[in-house]
Amino acid sequence: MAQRRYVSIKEVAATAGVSFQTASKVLNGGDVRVSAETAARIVAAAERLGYQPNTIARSLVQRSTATLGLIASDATDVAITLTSVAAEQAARRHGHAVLVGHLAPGGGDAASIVRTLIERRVDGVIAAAPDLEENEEVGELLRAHGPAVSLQSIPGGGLPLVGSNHRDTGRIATEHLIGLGHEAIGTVAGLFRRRVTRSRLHGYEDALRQAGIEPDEGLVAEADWTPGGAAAATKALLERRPQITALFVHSDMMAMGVLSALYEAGRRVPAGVAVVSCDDIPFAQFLAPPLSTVRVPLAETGERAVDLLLRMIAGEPVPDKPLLLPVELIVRESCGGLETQRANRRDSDPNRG
Amino acid sequence: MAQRRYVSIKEVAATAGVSFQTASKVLNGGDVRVSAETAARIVAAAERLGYQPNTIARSLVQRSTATLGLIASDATDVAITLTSVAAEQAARRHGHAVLVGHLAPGGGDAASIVRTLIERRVDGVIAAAPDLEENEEVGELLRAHGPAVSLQSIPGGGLPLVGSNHRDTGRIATEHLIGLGHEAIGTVAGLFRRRVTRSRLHGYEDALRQAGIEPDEGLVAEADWTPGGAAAATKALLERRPQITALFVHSDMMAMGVLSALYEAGRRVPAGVAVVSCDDIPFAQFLAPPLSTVRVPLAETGERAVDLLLRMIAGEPVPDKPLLLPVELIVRESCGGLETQRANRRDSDPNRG
DNA sequence: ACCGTGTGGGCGAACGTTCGCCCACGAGGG
DNA sequence: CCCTCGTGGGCGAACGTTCGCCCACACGGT
Repeated sequence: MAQRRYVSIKEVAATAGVSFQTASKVLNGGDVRVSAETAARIVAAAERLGYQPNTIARSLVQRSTATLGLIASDATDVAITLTSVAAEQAARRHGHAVLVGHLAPGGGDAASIVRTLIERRVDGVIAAAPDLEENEEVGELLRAHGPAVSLQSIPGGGLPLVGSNHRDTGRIATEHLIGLGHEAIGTVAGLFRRRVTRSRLHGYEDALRQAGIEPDEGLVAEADWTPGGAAAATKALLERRPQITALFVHSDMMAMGVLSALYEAGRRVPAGVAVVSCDDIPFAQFLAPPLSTVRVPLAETGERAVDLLLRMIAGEPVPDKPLLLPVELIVRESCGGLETQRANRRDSDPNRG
Repeated sequence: MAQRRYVSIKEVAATAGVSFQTASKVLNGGDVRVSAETAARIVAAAERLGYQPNTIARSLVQRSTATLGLIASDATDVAITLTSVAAEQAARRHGHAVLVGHLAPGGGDAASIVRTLIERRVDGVIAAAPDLEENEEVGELLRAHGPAVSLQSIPGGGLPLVGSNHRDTGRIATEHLIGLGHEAIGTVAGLFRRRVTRSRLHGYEDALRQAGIEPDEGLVAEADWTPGGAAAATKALLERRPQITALFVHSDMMAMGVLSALYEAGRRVPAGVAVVSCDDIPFAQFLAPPLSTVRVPLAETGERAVDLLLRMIAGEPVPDKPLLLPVELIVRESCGGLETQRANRRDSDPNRG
């Protein structure tokens, strides 16, 4: 149970009979001007003593920790978790470790998390928590201390952003429902104060207007990104506008709540209400019915964010335009489009009549 | 974009007109033998210059980083994510940061993750990835370098374990199904080589035998903890033993796949097949139908692991018995027990009859 | 006048590395 | 025989802290 003592490079050097600086060159440095035998002796000694380099000391002199900071929201939204885990793995592939901080439910500890990261001298920070969108202090800290990339807009701007095209997402989902013949299309949206929500809502309205349908505010319900919140919003929406035949939901997690509320209300999906969502989290296909959704490249978002951040750290210039990854509609059963697709295919099948 | 330079304590001291060691005492140390005015001057200077202490340097002399390492599996299992996020938050409440590594799908990078943590001199490690159960090398590294706590058994043992009573879990779930009158009770289990699986299977058999039912190997299906794997296993199980009327599933994530397979096979839940699972992840109640499940205290597991680890780091003695947290059955609709409960209550309702 | 004591702050050393420069030695060429 | 290199390795300094000890000074008591 006692703390194991670490063996330092000096001990390795002593048993190999060289100065510790020489041992350093062989074991960690790149500038190896050492004979092959000496090097072998040093490596053997290190091996035998179980030497593990102390990167703390290295960081001190090199003024770089090879560590990234990651601010994530709490684990309630699988989509965000997926993105941040992908970011962590990508960072590690590039030789960087990741120090994470998960926001407490209120998000009030964000600034304190950032300060912790800064004090530990991370080389850069990835802000992957939607709650940060409302946090002035975090924006300032991030801008003041070293490079950072955000996955949502940050107050005050000035930080490169990686994300997807939310307006497209809203438009694509809605267009699909319109294409299936729906007209009374409701939407269970995220928090109105978030940009994601507003963009997706714009896309939704774009598609509606394009089809000559005037958007009706009564068809729009706000929810808090949780299944529970979405279930409640759906219930209210159904009471307010019973004529709804289709629903565009702003996240797969909320779609679970929507499906659940629909189930309780006795409305069949897709026969009674067609549902299209966004994200395509891994188990979207295992919901009942399998969820049609606009796939957001979650993992890729995390990876690209790391790429960008690493480039900034290396001092390379980065584009100041937000990097928006393309989205793609995945048709499954919840929208009722699959049967239509199959029918269409059957109609045009050359092997048939 | 340029790397911001950090201001050191020497600069603060210079502008305050004191030696840097004195500044150190008032800003970070506890041994403040400094007059109130001098202290105020130093604090003001630090404030004005935007001083952020460099914990890297501090760690070097104090031989402690106030950082914990966390090895988690990839994000596919929400239950594990929940545990590790809770652990991170708990660590932060105790003033520790957390360096995470998420295993790649194969889990082959586990040893390299651990080495990264060790090189960064984390004060302790939490192993929260079931895949580690088969990894000899990780066990050795963890035992050799500083304190560690695991959430599943680790080859070679020697590490304190925090978890829940899996045998109880299997027994409780199965007993409930038996109590509802089921006899042909199948189980969709996790990977057989894992201890969790074997323990839950033991509990399942205990309950069966207790009720005078001889366990039938044909009723047991192995799956890989994913919804997809569980769906496939369920399909095979239903073909092999069509008479099944109830299913005990080893995780909520797998239960999604089970529900999905049941839905596709046209078996209604709970009318056709009753389902009880384990974990109680946050959206279990939003599945269709709401999932009955044995709640595992996921967040508490993470918190207790951190507590234990911190105690080990502080040099306190720790119990060598595994810390097993109690589990609890949550009855929702998927087992059909809710109607029964309601009926019972109605029968004994003093306002009626 | 002397000593002891307490208060406020300075100062050297150490933590474990990396970095750049220096030096000794031997070989080869003129 | 001397000068010039190249090779192999040593060595001092620095990174930004903390820690413990030291010192100067003032004050009070005897």
